[in-house]
Amino acid sequence: MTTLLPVQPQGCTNLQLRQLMRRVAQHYDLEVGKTGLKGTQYSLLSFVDRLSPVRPLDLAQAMKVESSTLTRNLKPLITQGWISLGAGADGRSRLLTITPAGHAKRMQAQRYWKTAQNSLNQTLGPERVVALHGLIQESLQLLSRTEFDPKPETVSDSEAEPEESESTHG
Amino acid sequence: MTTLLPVQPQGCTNLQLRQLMRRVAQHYDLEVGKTGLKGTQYSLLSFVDRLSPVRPLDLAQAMKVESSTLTRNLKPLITQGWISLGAGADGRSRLLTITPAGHAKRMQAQRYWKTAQNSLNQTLGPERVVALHGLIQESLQLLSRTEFDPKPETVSDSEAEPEESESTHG
DNA sequence: GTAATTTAATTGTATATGCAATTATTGCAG
DNA sequence: CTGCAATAATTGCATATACAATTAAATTAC
Repeated sequence: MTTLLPVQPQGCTNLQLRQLMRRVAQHYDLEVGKTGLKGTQYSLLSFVDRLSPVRPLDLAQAMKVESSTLTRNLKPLITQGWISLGAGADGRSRLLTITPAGHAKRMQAQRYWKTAQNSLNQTLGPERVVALHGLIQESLQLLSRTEFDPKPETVSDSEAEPEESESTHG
Repeated sequence: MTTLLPVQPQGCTNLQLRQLMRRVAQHYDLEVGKTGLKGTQYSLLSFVDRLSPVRPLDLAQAMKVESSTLTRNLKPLITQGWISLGAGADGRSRLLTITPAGHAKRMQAQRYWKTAQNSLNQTLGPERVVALHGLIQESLQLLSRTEFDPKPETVSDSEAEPEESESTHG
């Protein structure tokens, strides 16, 4: 049941989210960093691994980042030879493909990611993490229907999560 | 009451937090940006306004960012003349002080911040925002007692929130 | 069929962020 | 005192992020 009393949020959601994000990023980097990848790079590599071959634009939409951000974030991973940037169906578009080395790297990093996720679950409590994930996803949905977002269309999250045993994603 | 069934978080907390953070940042920037400040800069200016005069180290701890990050984030605000960096009690340390122009700027920006916060509350629903804030704060507390953090000591959050009518903070 | 429009990616510019190393200073030990 | 350890801030380096402008290619309009 929900309260009927009017509730007023205290504080700035932007600030609070950033603070937690920084901490959590450090937590993941501590583990995933052992593979030479940042947590963010692991996410990116995972998305490419899952969607490969994929156009940058589609990848950007799936990850909910700007194309320009994606272009730059891809650079170190391409340099390392984990992702290859090739010609697309079209003279304009490109195709991103995971390389064998990239796939291997992702699998290696996945173990560390899992360790980080498990220890986070332990520290915060699984129920809290589940609740947090739930709120985040709901919030993303609600925000997608307003400003920005060209067309949310119920979010085709289907292709972006499953695979592997348990949503190891990025 | 809480469930007794074992729950397993799905997905990556790091990724999800980042996705929401990006969206939310854009939401705030849309309003606060009208004053020429980024949402992050508004937060920083608010902290300095509230704690001024303050040593960089203390400010960094209050904001939960690295000193090196703070040094750089301060730069544009100092350049604009909203914050001044002066000598501290010690030859090593400095003192950050809000300037009259900075205080005025903060008050101006606060109105836009409030608009952004209100519309976020509207979009997500106040209960959801309250719940999100609650989870974030709990998570920050729990994480502070592990890795990193030299000494959390029950978090002296007292000085970092009140002031103004309703926690307009940064 | 060329010109205007749209689409895809990238680049320019600026901020946000952290770790490691460096620079200054201060404090302390002998 | 002198030299070493601790403290405060900054700088070097690298990534993350976005908006606006640019480049390039394909589509559409006429």
